[in-house]
Amino acid sequence: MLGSDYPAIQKYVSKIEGRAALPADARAALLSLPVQTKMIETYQDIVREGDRPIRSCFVDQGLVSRYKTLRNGSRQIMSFHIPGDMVDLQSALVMVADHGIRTHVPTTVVSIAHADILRVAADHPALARAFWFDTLTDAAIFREWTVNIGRRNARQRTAHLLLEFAARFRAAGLLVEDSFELPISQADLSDALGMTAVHLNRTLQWLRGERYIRTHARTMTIENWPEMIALAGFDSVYLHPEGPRHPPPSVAA
Amino acid sequence: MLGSDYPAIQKYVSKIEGRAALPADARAALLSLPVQTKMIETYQDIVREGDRPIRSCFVDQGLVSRYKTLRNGSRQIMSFHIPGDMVDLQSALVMVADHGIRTHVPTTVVSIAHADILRVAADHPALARAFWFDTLTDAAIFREWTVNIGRRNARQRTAHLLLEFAARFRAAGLLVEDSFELPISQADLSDALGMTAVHLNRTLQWLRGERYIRTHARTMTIENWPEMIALAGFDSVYLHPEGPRHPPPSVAA
DNA sequence: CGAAGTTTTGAGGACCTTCAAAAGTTGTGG
DNA sequence: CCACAACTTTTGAAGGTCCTCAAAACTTCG
Repeated sequence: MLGSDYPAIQKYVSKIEGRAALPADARAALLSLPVQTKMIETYQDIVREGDRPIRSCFVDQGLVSRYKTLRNGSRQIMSFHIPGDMVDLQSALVMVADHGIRTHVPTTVVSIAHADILRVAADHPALARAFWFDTLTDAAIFREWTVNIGRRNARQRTAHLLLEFAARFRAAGLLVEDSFELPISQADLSDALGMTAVHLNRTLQWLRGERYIRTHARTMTIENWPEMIALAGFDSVYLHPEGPRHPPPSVAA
Repeated sequence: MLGSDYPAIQKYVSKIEGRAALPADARAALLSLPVQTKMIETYQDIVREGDRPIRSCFVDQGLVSRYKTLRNGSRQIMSFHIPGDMVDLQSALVMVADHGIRTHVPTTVVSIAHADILRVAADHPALARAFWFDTLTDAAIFREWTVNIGRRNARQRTAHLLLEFAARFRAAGLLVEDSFELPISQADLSDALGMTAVHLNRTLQWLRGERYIRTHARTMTIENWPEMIALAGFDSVYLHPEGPRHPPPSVAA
């Protein structure tokens, strides 16, 4: 078991350490946490609104989203998570899930018990800090989505989301020559963008027609980066690509 | 100085302890942090996008918002902060501000140096946890705003924001008999709701006409809670009124 | 009391939605 | 390897929500 799980959590450690090195004991503590690996089919819920989960999960392979469903049946997707992302680290501190999490393709999820997360966070300030930073980056993306949906029209909004994907896939090493696999149906993308699938379809056609993007099956290619960035008003600072401010404090002292 | 500042930071400690008691040394460490108190006029920026602030701020009196301004001049307000709220605790971990913060009324702000925040967080797991929870609550509100703007129409959306205010003012002890002071112009409210001031004005008139709300000067009164809640599809769980899951771990061990 | 800001009103039009159905794609089993 | 079912994308047409622009009425405050 450990033999097959080790690489998964190592991927998350690498992501954290890409921002700031961890003290050896903190890294060891994180890597030694027991994990569960699970394969989940397409369009299955991992967490349902109202659940009281006791584990946080990490995407090893695949793609998941967080969403809420309204009374009238309409859905809003609030975030997407690609391989290497912790999906709901924060749930470690919360009683009851205020949203659902589900897969969009067959997905491998690695989960860690909340109790373990809280324990290593309490024992290792550098990990507490890394978890805090993770939640903060999450929050920054939510803020940008609010701006995107609130103040940009369909074309700008769609371009902005695609550029966010491109930036995140690039950071995860999954962007190949301006292209990335985006296994999300137009209906789901429209639920993320706060518009209808019909209008998203027409918007994508426009983006293709103007040579901003090219699509083939589920491969998305950015054809014209400068124009696309200008159209969307995209600025990647909100993704915090440079990591947190300082090396951990107190440790240095 | 300390004499006049002490009550301000005490207010934040009380808020944290309303969720879960702090160990005595953690409380003492937080209360002993040096703070600066500042009075700021209406519509003044506290932080501008692109700034590299070195202090986090707390609202003692007044009201502030966080916002982004787009290329074309339109603005999206991403959050409001009322007395007792930490506005940008998270900025302690971030290099450069990706959004502005400004006042809506004359406001008293208490600030704490980032270095101090990071130090007490590293030294006291219970504080690291409290700060993490604060950021997480923030994120939950951003998520709800995304849903609100993305999938609710103008009437539902406006009702939802007003109910959020009501819930938060109530938690802060600032709700008096279904009424609260909301010193925000319609232009600013519309920037938070992702709509135009003209349309918000008509929406408010409709809410008044249907007896959902009553307004007098800048006092907002909820006239019909059940109908309002039903209209908005409001559920306060996302505000995490019950605080974090457990008492701090490890401390008990 | 006058100036500046805020709220309200009106009219026309754009963006996006709704509903419905056709065309295209993917996966499965005979 | 083709046929068929299920899903996804695309198209069309009509209509509603919300926006834009502009000006008037009302409030607030020095």
